Amino acid sequence: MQTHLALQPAVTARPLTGFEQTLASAALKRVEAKEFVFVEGDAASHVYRVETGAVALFKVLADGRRQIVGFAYPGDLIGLGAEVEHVMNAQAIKPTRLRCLPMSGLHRSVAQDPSLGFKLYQVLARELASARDLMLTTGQRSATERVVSFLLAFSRRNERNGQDPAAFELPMTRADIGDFLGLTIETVSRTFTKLKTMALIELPHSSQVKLIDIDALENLAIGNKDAMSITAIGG
Amino acid sequence: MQTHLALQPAVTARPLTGFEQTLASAALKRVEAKEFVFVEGDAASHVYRVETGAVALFKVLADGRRQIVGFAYPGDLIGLGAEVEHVMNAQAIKPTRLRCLPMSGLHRSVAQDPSLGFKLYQVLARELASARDLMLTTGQRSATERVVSFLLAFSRRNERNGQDPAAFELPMTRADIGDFLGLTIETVSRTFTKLKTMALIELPHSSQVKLIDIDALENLAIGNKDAMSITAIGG
DNA sequence: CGGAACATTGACCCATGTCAAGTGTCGTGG
DNA sequence: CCACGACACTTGACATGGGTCAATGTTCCG
Repeated sequence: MQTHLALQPAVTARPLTGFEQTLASAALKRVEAKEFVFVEGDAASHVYRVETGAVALFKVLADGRRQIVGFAYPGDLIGLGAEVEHVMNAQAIKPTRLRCLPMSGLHRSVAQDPSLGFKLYQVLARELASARDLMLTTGQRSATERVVSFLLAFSRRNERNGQDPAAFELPMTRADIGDFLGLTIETVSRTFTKLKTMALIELPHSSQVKLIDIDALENLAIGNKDAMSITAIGG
Repeated sequence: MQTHLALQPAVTARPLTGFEQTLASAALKRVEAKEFVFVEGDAASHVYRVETGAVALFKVLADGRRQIVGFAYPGDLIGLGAEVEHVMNAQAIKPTRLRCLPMSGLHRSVAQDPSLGFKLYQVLARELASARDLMLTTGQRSATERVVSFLLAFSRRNERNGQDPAAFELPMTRADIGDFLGLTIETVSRTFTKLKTMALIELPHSSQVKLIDIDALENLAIGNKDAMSITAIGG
C-alpha cells in the first residue's frame, strides 16, 4: 500500500528520449520567486520543464482560499492537460529556470514518435497517483499525520536523488505547506513545534529540517499515536 | 474558473473509435453490489469500462480510514495506470456490468493506432483535473460546501445526459459520500437535513434527491453564506 | 414478521481555525 | 556596519465546525 505522500507530480521524465532533444534545445525562461509561469485561463500554449528552482501549482476559490495541488521540482513537467486553457496557476516559489516547449512542438513530436503519446500517458498516470495520495492525506489524515507525511516525502525524494534523507531545505513558506495540506499557517507552525518538542525533528532555521527519528515519524504518519514507544519496543 | 466538483473520472470515452470496437467485443463481466472489481495490489491485468451500474474507487489507510477518489458510471474507464499492480480498490456500489479489456489487448491497440496513446493521455488528463477539483473541495471547503458541490455535480451530469437536472437517485450510501468528501456519515446526514430545512432540496427517499433552488445551492457551493437572500436580490 | 443495514438525531467534546500579539530574519539604504 | 521595514514565523487565548458516541428511526429483504 502506498501510504506516503508524493510531493511532486512525479514526472521526472526519464523515458522521453526523442522528446528530450526537443526540450534540450527549447527556449530557456527565468522567473523570479513569486512570479507566475501561467495563470488559470491562460491559453495553454506551452508545456514547461523545470530545470532549477521550484514551482507551486494551485487552484483558488472566488474568496481567495487556495489549494496547492503540487510542487514541481527540477525534471518535472508542468502545463500538460487536455484543455486549451490552463485550469490552474503555476507560480515560482524561488528563482526558477524553465524550458519552454510550444504545444505545436509537442504535437509535432507526438506525430513523429508514435510512442510519445503513450509515454505522456504514463507521465500523467503518475501525476494522477500522486494527486490521489494527496486526496487520501487531506481527506482522512490529522494535521500531524499530514505534516509528517509531507516531511517524509521530502526525505524520500532526497534519498532517490542520492542526498541526505535526514536533512533538507524547504523551498516553500508555511502558508504554502498549509495550502497544500489543507491546514492553516498556525497549525503547520504548531505541528513543527510539537515534532521538535517530541525530539523527532530539528529546525536549525525555519526552512531547514533535520529528521531525528525517521522510524517514529513513519509510525506517526500512518496514524500511530504513540510512535515513540512503539519504536522503542520494535527497535 | 472550475469551481464545481466532478463526480467521475470524466472518461466518458467518446473519441476512442478503433479502440471502441475492441471494447465492444470484449468479455462482459457482472458484479453484484459490494463486490470488488479489483483490489490494491492485484496485478493490473485488465482495464474495464462500466456499461451499467456504478463503481467506487478508493484507497484505505492501515487503520481502515477510507478515501473514495472517484465514482465510475456507465461509459467510464477504470483500471488505467502506469503501475503493474493496481494502486487502489474498485468496488461496485450497485449491480454492475463491465467490459474487460486485457492489458495485452490495450498494448496491441496502442501499437496499431498511433494516436491511441495520446487519446488515453487526454482521458487521464481529464481524470487528473477531476482529482484536483476534489482536492480543492476536500482541502478548502466547509462541510456544507462539499455536500452541495457534490449534489450539483450530479445535477450537471444529469443535464449532460439529457435527464432532469433537478432530480436524481444517489447510488451510494452516506458512508460513501462521507468517504468521498472527507466527512463522517453523521455530518453528511445533518447537512442533508439542513438543506432540506432551508428548503433548498427535498429527499423523497434517502437516496432520492430533488433540488429545489439550484441558484441558491450554487451560491452556497462557492462559499456564499446567505445564498438565499442573495438569490432573492439577484433573481 | 424479524433482523440487518442504513440513516437520522442528539449531546458532548476536541482538533483545528481565528484573532491577536510578539519575535525572528533578511534585504535595503543611510 | 547599522537601522529600519517588510515579511515570515511562532505563540497564546479563545471559538467553533465537525467528529465521536449513543440512541432511535426507517427501509428493505428474506
